Amino acid sequence: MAAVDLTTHPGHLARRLQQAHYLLWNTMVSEEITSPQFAVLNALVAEPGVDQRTAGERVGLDRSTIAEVISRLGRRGLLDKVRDPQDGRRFLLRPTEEGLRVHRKLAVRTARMNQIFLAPLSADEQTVFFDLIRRVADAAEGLRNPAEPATAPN
Amino acid sequence: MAAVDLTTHPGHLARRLQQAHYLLWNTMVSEEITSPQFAVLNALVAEPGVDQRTAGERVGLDRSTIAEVISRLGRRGLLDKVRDPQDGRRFLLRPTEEGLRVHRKLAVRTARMNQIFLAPLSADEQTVFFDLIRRVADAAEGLRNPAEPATAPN
DNA sequence: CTGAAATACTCAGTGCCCTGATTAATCCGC
DNA sequence: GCGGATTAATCAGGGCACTGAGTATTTCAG
Repeated sequence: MAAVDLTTHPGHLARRLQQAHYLLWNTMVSEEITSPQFAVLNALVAEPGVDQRTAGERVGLDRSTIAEVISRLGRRGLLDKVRDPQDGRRFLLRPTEEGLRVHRKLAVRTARMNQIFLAPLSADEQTVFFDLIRRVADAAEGLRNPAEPATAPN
Repeated sequence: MAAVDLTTHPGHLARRLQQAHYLLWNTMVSEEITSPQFAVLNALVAEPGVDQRTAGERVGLDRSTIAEVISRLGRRGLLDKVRDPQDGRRFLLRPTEEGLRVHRKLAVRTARMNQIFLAPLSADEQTVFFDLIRRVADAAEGLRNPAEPATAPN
């Protein structure tokens, strides 16, 4: 009977939270475009012409995953992908007209969905909710990125 | 410039939180056994002899995912899977000796990891953190399970 | 200018997560 | 008892997420 109480495990809670969000997104926002796809599209709307790696960095996706997401957005005709004439390693990405249209439509629906999702919390609690999650996520991401250890070698 | 600020989107934050957790788990707990696998093993330690569907319900995994996770735990020799003699549709699951040993070892490491993960928050904030996430996740899960609409048909 | 290092992207492999369709077994009304 | 509904598990298929290895291009030291 050495079992552990998972409701006090942040990782388990994070997974459940994400699954719950996934389901709600599917019913309230889109069955075609996923939340990560929208995030990437949103990054391209904010910064048209970025390369793949940067786009991934903006939304927190690694090199492999961002490649897949971009390939799907490309197949749907939501973005253009052209070689950077200045640097033949890069692809420059920007939303198509259709991509902009889809982004606008989904932005509205996403806002509605977030309201429903966060309805159990008061306005103050929502602020705290964002703050706490952001702090934990930022700190954990920082653990993997030594963030330029300036001088001290050891 | 109609781009949206994703740092106020709970779904996006939930994904980043989960990714951060995944990385930390990999470095601090195990590269072999994943967090969902540990969750299932933990459920079997708590309730030896449950069937697959129930185990999935306990940890929040759907029928397809729980089948994959159980198959992996089986391959590693961490659980036994036998037909229920009472009901030939079910498989009864219980941890092996090795499964119990692995569970004990990982439970310790997981506790250590959770401390690191939550270190950016004070003790009070950690309590709030759990409470808020749990409330949002529970509510969203409730939206999909009409939870036995007793009498009212409409 | 040339070869080594760094960088952007791709590919192969593993695992998580969902839906819809299918199969096998049990349950239940008659 | 028998046939239809329900239930447990599987299978096929799509998408997200990571690592390690490989390719092409650019950069930079000498």
